[in-house]
Amino acid sequence: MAKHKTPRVRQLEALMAVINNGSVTAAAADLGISQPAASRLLADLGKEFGFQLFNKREGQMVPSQEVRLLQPDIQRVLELMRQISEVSRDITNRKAGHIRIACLPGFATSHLPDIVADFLQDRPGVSMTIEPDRPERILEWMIGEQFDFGITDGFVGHPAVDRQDVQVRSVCVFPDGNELAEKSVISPADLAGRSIIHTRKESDFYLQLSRIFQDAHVALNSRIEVRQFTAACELVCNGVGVSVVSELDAVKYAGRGLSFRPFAPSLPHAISLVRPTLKKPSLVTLEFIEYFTKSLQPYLIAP
Amino acid sequence: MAKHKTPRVRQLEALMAVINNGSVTAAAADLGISQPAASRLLADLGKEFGFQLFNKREGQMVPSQEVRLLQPDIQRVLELMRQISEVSRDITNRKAGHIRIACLPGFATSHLPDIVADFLQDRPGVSMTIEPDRPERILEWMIGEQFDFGITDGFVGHPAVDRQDVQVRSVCVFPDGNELAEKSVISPADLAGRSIIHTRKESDFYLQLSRIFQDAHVALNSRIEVRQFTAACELVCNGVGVSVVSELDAVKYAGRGLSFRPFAPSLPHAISLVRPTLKKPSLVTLEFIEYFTKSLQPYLIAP
DNA sequence: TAAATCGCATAATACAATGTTATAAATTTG
DNA sequence: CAAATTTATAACATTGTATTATGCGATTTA
Repeated sequence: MAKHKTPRVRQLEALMAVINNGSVTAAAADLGISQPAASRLLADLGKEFGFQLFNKREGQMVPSQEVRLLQPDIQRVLELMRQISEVSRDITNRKAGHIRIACLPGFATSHLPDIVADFLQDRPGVSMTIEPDRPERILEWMIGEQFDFGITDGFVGHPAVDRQDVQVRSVCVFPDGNELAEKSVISPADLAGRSIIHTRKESDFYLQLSRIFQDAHVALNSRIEVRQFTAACELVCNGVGVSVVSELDAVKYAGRGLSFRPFAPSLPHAISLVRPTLKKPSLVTLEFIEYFTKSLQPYLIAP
Repeated sequence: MAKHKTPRVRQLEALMAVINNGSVTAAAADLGISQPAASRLLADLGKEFGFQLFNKREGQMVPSQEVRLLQPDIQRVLELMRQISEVSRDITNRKAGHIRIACLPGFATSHLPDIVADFLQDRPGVSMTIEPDRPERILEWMIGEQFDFGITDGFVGHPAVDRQDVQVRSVCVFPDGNELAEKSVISPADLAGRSIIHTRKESDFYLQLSRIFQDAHVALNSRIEVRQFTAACELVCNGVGVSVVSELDAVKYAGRGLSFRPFAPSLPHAISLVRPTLKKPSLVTLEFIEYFTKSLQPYLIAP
């Protein structure tokens, strides 16, 4: 069997340069090398190919028919090579890559989109997958390494998953114009008798909330049970009642028919930021996680 | 501006080899080089790219997300490089290329297609353009170097066109079963009184034919005037008359309702095989011309 | 036509890329 | 933990890619 010696890219570059410039001298200048260097690249390539590359005609180097046959392929190779180095450069500049994020449905519609939009602003090469689902599913995905980053809550821990917990402040939300706006801080007593919209009774957040009301000897007037803070906010906007939600969601609705005030005693909304332990994260992923964590800072309960 | 240092193909080959084989050692074996050599190619590439290429995991080299992003492009580059060297090899083996042929309409439908089919049989990489037209147009095309090879007649010569003239035997064609079949050679006298189908009265071939009849003191009973020998043959098949045509065309119709016998005195059908003088022909073109010329041998008047 | 000019090819040579073997370091496996 | 396997590093040979100097052939110019 004959040796499959592929030509070198440099030779192909020289070839295309001559085709485009019409002379070896001009091609050499174009490539930024000396004329003999180009001359030799061509001589070598011609020898390896086994046929004439150019026909001299009235001072012009005219590509032979054989070369013309190969020209499209050669052009594509050079383009691809250029693209590869370009993309690799973008990657190191954290400007390209793909990040797969799994999150709770609430996040997919409130805080996360804003942050993602900001992040992608000056990273045109970066793409993302955002997949909202239940916490158990998110855990599975992390273990299976199908996602790079997860935002969940009520997380119990797993050896294959790195976690970082943050505690977001909770606030009391009420319709614009409600007399609660006169208070600077809202306590359970202030909500006595009011219709309260809250998360699922099994949720950790609701358990904490009801305990606080219990400790304050105030009856929790449960009106509507929702799955997400955003749904609660929507309902509050519609005047159905008041609620205690994560400040992250509250700020999104402020100015859209809803006001909020701090809620005391402190009721932390615990979020876990998770990552597959074994999977080495890409540079963009790390950068995004850092970016996202920073975006949460203003809403965190000081440790 | 940053340096546009494209990676080297060898590095990309090593990268793909590791991806495909799961280990550097196996990749090195695959590439037919030592393990340290492969190791270094990867180290260099990683340094040039500026990011981790692989993550070790339970003995397996798992490509990083960044690499996966580049992988399709890299694969295409390597495929194209392989293809380029393959095609170049085919070219030197005269197994690839493109040939543009201009010919008289008669040739496009009779002798040429058979030869072309044979020629292309074991040259899958070769493609052809066959353009039939009038002799003047063929001359133009040769001068303009828009075609590689031409088959024409009544050619007057031109400095920019190489010619090679051949003289094909002419034969008398008549319908199967005609009593002319009893003769082994046909002369003008045998055709006295018969309807004769012939080419245009201005054509060189007709002029020769009528001169022969004149010299033999036989009246040429002109019945139908056609432009091509093939048309004459068709008419003969239909019993409209007899004709004197190039043997090339006669053999195509033999067994399709028509027989033929040599015609005497000798009436050469002069064909010119032409080529642009200045244009350097490709290797396949030269080979085809030789192939075609050889195919005419059995029909030529011995010189 | 001789000389000058232009463009390409070749020669001698420097340095970087790419391969080799030998060997150390790290990791997986029994 | 030791043995085996795999990867990384070091020292060095070979080849590829550039350099400058120079020769050769074709077209231009005097």
